[in-house]
Amino acid sequence: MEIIEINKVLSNETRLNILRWLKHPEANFPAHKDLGHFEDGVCVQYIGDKAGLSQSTISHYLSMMQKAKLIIPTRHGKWTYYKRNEKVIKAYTKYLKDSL
Amino acid sequence: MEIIEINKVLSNETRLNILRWLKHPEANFPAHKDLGHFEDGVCVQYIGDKAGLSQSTISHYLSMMQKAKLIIPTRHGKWTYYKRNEKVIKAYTKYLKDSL
DNA sequence: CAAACATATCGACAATTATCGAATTGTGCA
DNA sequence: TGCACAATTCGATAATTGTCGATATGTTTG
Repeated sequence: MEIIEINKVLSNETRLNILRWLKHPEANFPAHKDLGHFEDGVCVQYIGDKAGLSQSTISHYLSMMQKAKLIIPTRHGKWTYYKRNEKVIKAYTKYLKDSL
Repeated sequence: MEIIEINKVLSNETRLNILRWLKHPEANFPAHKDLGHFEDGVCVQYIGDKAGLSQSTISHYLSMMQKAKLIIPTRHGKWTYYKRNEKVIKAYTKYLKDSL
């Protein structure tokens, strides 16, 4: 777990929000037209709509977050869904609490 | 407590280190020639020596950290000592754990 | 296979951060 | 009072990040 990298990722309001939104997808996003559940999180489009930034920016943010292992992508057909990586998030907050 | 601001501050290796070093000043810094204790932390010079960056950079870092309320300055004569603000650090890690 | 659509990547440029040396300010002491 | 020293602030420049539109890639379906 790269603490500096994670802190960088989380020092941007939008990215922090995305992580929070994904904590309760059903409260923050419409149900996906095809997929009827949130098992694998939310597709890029919906996240982008909610964040109000360009598609490329959101895609870029998501890939940073994925690189830091904070989220996990799953492909369903032409959509990519992203969900939180609870294990890493937990480890991160615990590590901060213990090491800081 | 400004979470984004704190995350920014802590997304730099040196600043993160400073916060950690200050957790155990006696283990990380020489005792100050005049002051015989670490009650109020460590003076800017010693921190700079340990970090190996220019004096102005360290001063700047410390002021960012102070602005984010992570550290508290105390002036003793011509020296400024910095110590951790345990209350804010604690609140920060707790907040992250709860909100993330 | 070609069109349509979701996402990712590329290339650019503006904004922010990292970092330095020089100049300034604050403090103690000869 | 004025020199010595600690720290802060200033001004500059290099490096990184934010953000976009355009282009490319992957996938479904007619």
